[in-house]
Amino acid sequence: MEYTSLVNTSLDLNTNPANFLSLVPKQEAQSNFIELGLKMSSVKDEQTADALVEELNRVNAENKKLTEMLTVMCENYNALHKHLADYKSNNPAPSDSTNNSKKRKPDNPNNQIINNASESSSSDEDSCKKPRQDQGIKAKISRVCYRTEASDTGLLVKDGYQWRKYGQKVTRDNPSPRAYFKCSHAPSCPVKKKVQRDVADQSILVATYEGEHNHPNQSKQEQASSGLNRTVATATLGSVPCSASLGSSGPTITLDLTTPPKPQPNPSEETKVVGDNRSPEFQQFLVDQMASSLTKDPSFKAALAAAISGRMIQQNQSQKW
DNA sequence: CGAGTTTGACCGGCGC
DNA sequence: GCGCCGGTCAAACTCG
Repeated sequence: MEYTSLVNTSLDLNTNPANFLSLVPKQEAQSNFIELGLKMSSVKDEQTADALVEELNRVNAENKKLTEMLTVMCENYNALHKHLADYKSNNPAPSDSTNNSKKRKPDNPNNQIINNASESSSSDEDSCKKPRQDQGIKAKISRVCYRTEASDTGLLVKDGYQWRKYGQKVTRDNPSPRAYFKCSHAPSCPVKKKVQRDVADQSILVATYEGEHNHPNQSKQEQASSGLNRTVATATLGSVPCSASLGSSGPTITLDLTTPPKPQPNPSEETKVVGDNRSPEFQQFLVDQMASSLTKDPSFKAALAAAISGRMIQQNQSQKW
């Protein structure tokens, strides 16, 4: 479905990073920074210093401009998100146009709602769930995304329950292996969990829970203090894609357009989509995410270091004079 | 030694 | 009917 015909997508946050680059004169700024850094190495005469001051002022102005653009981008995103939500509420039937893989047809009427969700999700195979599982029991399926350290290659998700791994498989549409877990806290607990890294962002673990726990969560607090950052996006299978993360490679800004961390819900409950994306907390969260992404950019850090060192040299020289 | 993990084999549904 | 594929089993292995 073509949302662009209904909402203003000029911001184009995710689909085409190149557009964003063209929107923001980032490369120009970068080259200025680099140029600035090179010049810094030969700060000898006053003329150069004056030129650098001028350059710094210009870069500062550019920085302000970028900040304003960032703010505008956040506002546009919120508007876009609202449009999308409105559109989805008006058109509840999902479109399957993006799902071209040879997925099996949903054959379990009990999972109809869930299947709607999984069809809109990116890579998982929930719609292939075999009906040989107890047909009478409606297995609740929910999906939770976790962000992990990029270096973390494990598939362990601390969610407060005890899990026993009973299998691992590499699936067709995702090079990352999928791990299968059963709840081992209570022998009679029917809950299963599948954990797989997101095909687009390997730092995101996607955990799919099937069924409901028939025992209390053992250690939510342990989970709260674990190294995993509860990310952003929890979603009911079937509404919007579970993670709204706008991750992209390269020197572009990576946004996690999702919710701020919140208390861990019981995995047996359907997790709901995000709260109020327009709240001040969410805005702050977005800004934090953007700042975090910028600081992870080596070229940005190099440019920033050059600018800071330049400023320091300038100050030192002005003090001598 | 018991509990948990790994991993190849097997099962069953689905598309062709 | 055959092959593909996701899901599960279970023996071997690891670890505390």
